[in-house]
Amino acid sequence: MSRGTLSPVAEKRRPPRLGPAEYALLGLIAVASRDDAMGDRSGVHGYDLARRLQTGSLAEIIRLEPGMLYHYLKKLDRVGLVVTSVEHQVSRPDRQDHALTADGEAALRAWLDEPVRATRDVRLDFLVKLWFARELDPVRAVALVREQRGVIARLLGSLQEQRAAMDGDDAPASAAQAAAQAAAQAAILRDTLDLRIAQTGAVLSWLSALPENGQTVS
Amino acid sequence: MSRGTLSPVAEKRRPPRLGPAEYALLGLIAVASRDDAMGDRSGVHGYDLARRLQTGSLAEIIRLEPGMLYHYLKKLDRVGLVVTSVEHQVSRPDRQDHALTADGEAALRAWLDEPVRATRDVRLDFLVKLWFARELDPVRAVALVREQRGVIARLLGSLQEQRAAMDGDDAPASAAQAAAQAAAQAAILRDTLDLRIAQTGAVLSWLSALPENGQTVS
DNA sequence: AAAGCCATGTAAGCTGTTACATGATTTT
DNA sequence: AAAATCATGTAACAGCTTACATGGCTTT
Repeated sequence: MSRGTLSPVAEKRRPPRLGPAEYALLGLIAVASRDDAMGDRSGVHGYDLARRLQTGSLAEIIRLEPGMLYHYLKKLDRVGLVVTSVEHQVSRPDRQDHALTADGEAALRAWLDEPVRATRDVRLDFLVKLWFARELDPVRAVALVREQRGVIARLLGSLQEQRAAMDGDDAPASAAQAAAQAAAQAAILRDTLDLRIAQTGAVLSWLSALPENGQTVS
Repeated sequence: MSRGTLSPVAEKRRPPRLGPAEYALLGLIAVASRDDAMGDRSGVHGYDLARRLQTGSLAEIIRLEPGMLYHYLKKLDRVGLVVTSVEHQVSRPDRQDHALTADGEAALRAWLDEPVRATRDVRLDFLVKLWFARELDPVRAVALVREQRGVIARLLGSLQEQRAAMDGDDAPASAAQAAAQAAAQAAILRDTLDLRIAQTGAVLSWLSALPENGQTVS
């Protein structure tokens, strides 16, 4: 603790931002340790995580090849979100058992509590979050959906404001050719904005129709 | 035809797939050479392309740093879509003038004629295509929008079929806990599918409202 | 005897970002 | 004298994908 090039106080240089795949691993470790809470083992090993990823419905949402899986586990260990212990086995390769640290549990919980900011992150990030929220804490899942709806609704509002402003300052018809050029430029920008509005609106409708909002599933 | 690891006939090993940024460069070279068709110069240089990218509305759709721009120009030259000639200047750095080859023109035209396959490619690929189609060949832009609408409509139909089949084979209520597990798994898959349907539908509506479809812009 | 599972990785390659290097020349 | 323009790049790094390496064991 006393020496060296790395400051002894700041153990973690920067808290590195994790991607959805890494959070999914944290979540899967949590799920696994809940599943065999009465068992004797303390953690899960990579191969088991790979199996859980491939068989469950998670595989339809996020793909994770073994190469990346082991890479991420090492990284999570390096940044202190996971602890690893080697377990020797007879007539089988050694296993590396991974378990969440307190930091790891906190990181997982914080991630689950945080809605995503951009529409494009709904497809991967938010769906993975929702999967784990339903699995680990269904009550929390309801709040997550509500908060995500708020974020997307605000985003949609801001896009619609921009769109409205666009109609406002539209060309006062000056010189012919320069105005036509400018109009063509404005056209594609307006179309781009319209596309974003359409997609964001679709996501908002989808969020509103989710079972967490109290509909009966019939 | 008879020998060797690389056939001497097939000059191009594999036709490498180009990304939207690379096609945008091909398109910009075409636009530039159309703009100064009466000029004496045969091609465009990278710096000029960078300027055109940063000032026009294209910059709002696709971003391309100088580093990548020069990298792509070299690549396009390597695969024979572009020819490069050095032009010496007095009291200025040498320029490298780039012009489309016949292959380059064909590649650009083929790309402009081809709608994108996936919904997620609409946001970047299709918008860039549309920009160049409007710029280079507005008549062609109308056909492009129509074909893109067809592709997305078929995709939406297939997603809706899957969704309908999902309701069909829903659990005949066997053993309690296993069925609940399966139901939870099915739930997230259904939600994922619903999201894709919502987003695809939004893109289809947007395509239908595009000015190429003959609406008056008011 | 062959195939496949268990368990962990390495290696190579592509795509892309960010920041900086160069060196003369024109503008402020 | 300082700053910006012209014109072309390199270096470092980061993330992801694909394919393969290892080696003992169990099942067919």
